[in-house]
Amino acid sequence: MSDLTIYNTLSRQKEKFEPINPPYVGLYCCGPTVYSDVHLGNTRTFISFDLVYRYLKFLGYKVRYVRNITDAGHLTNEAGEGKNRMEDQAKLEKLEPMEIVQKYTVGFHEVCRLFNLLPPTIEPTATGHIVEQIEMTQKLIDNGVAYASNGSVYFDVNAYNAKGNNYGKLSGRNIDELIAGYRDLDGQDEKRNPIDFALWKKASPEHIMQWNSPWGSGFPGWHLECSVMSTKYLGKQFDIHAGGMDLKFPHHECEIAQNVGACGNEPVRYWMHTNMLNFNGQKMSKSLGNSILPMQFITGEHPLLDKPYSAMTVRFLFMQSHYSSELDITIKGLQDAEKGLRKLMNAAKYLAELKFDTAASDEQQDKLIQELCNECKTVMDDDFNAPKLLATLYELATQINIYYNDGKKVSNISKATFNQLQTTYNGYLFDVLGLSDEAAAGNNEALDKVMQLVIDIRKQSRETKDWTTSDKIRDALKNAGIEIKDSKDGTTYEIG
RNA sequence: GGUCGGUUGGCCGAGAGGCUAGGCAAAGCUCUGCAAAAGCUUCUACGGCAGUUCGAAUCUGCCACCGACCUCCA
Repeated sequence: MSDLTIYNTLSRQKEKFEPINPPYVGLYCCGPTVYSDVHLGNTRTFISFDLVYRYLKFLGYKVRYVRNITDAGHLTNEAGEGKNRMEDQAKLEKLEPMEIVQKYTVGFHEVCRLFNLLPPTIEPTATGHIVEQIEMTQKLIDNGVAYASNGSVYFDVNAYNAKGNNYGKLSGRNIDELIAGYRDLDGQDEKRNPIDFALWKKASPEHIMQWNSPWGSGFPGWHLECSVMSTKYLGKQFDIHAGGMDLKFPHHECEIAQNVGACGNEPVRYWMHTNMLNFNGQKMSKSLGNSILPMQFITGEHPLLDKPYSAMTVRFLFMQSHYSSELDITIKGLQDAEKGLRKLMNAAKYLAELKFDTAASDEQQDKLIQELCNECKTVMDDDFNAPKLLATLYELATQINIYYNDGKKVSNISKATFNQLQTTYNGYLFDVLGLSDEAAAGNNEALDKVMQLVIDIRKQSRETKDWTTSDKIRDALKNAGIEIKDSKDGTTYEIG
C-alpha cells in the first residue's frame, strides 16, 4: 500500500511500516491530563501525531486514532501520602474535581480546533474505564507479576523479568542502575522492590476521587489507563503508539510491562516519540514555569511575545522541523514562519486562478513538475519528513508563481500533469500538513463591501493624481491594521 | 554518575560517503506616482584534531562544547 518507513524507538531504527491488519491501522497517543491548561509542548506532540494521522489517512488507510483524556487522580508522590493531583487543584480553586476536568477538557478541545487538529476517532477517559483497570490489575496479580500490599497493588518488576522479559528495553534502562538510584528515596516499605510501580493506590479518606476495588477504596496508578484503553479499543497488539520523549521512561516502559504481563504479548509494533520544545533555548515545561499557553500565542498576551501569532503560524513553525528534533521557538522564528506560510498560501490562491491552455507540452518542464509532485510522497514516506515536504512545496510554489506571472496560464505541461500539480499541492498543503488560509477565512461580507468602497475612492484619487488623499487612506487603514496591496490586477487588502 | 541525542551558511532548519534541500534576512531586478505587497535571480555552510576512502558535512577514533531523560511533564 505504501513505502512508508517509521523510526521505531524500540528498535532504534527506521522500519518499513506494515500494518497488522491492512488497510486498518491502530494509532494510540497519550493525551493530556486535564488538571490545568494544555501547554504548547503538549500541543506540539498532538500536532505531530495529527500529521501522522492525516498522512496515514491520505495514503488510504482506515485509521482508528485513540487519544485519551486523563481525568483520574494521578499520584504526585507515590512514596508519600499519596496525593492526588485533581484533588490538590480542587482545593486550591474550591471546585469539584470533575468541574476542573470539564473546564480543562473544554479548553483543550478549543485549542485543538484552533490548531486544526482532526479529532481522534475515540477519545476515552480514565474515569470511564475504572472497571477495566481493576480487571487488568487483577489479571496481573493472577499472572504472578503483581501483588497487593496494604490496600495498594504494585507491579512486580523482578517477577516480570524472571519470566524472560526485559523491563527497561524501550528506554535503554538498566534495572540495577535504576535501583541504585532509588536508594535514598523513602517510603518504599510497601514495595518488594523500589522500581515496582503502583497499579492501584489505596486512598486516604479525604480523597475525593476514589473507587471501590477488591483491595479496598482507592484509585488507579499512573500508567494503567493507557494499557487498558489501548487494549480495549485497538486490541492486544496494535500498530503505532505515540507520545512525548519524556514519557518513554517510566510511563511507556510501564505500559509495555503491564500489557505483556496481562496479555502475554508485545503490545505495540511501532513506538514513536516526539522531541521537546524550547523557548529561547530553554526547555518549556510546567516545572520550569516558563511555558506559554497556546492561547497566549494567539492573543499575544505574554511578556515574552512581541505580538499575537496565529495558530497556523505556530503549526507551520512546528512543521518546519522534524518531530524527532528539538524545536526552539524564538520571536524571529515566528516572524519567519508567518512570512513563509503566507508565501505558500499565496501560491495556493494563484494555483486556483491558473487556466490550462492547450499548447505544446515541454517535456522537461512536464517532467520537473511530475518529479516535484512525486517527491512530496517520497519525503513523507521517509518517517513523515514535513520539513522536506515544505521544501518541495516551495519549489512547486515557485513554478506556480511563474505561471501566474505569465498571464495566469499553463501551456507547457500536459493536462494530466497540471491536474497532478493541483491535487498534489492542495492535498499536501491543506490535507496532510493541516494548514489553512486564515487571512481568507477571516473576512466578512459587510467589511468586504466597505473595503471595496474605500478602495474605489482611493483608486479615483490616484487616477486624478490626488496623492494626498490616496496616501491618507492607505496610512489610516494601516493604522487600523489593514494593509493595502496594489498590484497590476487591482488592489486587495489584508487584515494584519 | 548512567543512558541517549545534538553541534550545518547572518538566522532557522532538512539531509546523511560523490548528484552542493528549503525558508527568513541581504543584494540585484520586475511591477509602481511614492511606498508597501507580490514575484524572479544571486548568495556553496556542515564544532576541533586524526584516520578509513579515488572521494567525508555524511563512516571510525579521540577531544571540546550543548541538551534531554534517570518515579511532575508531551
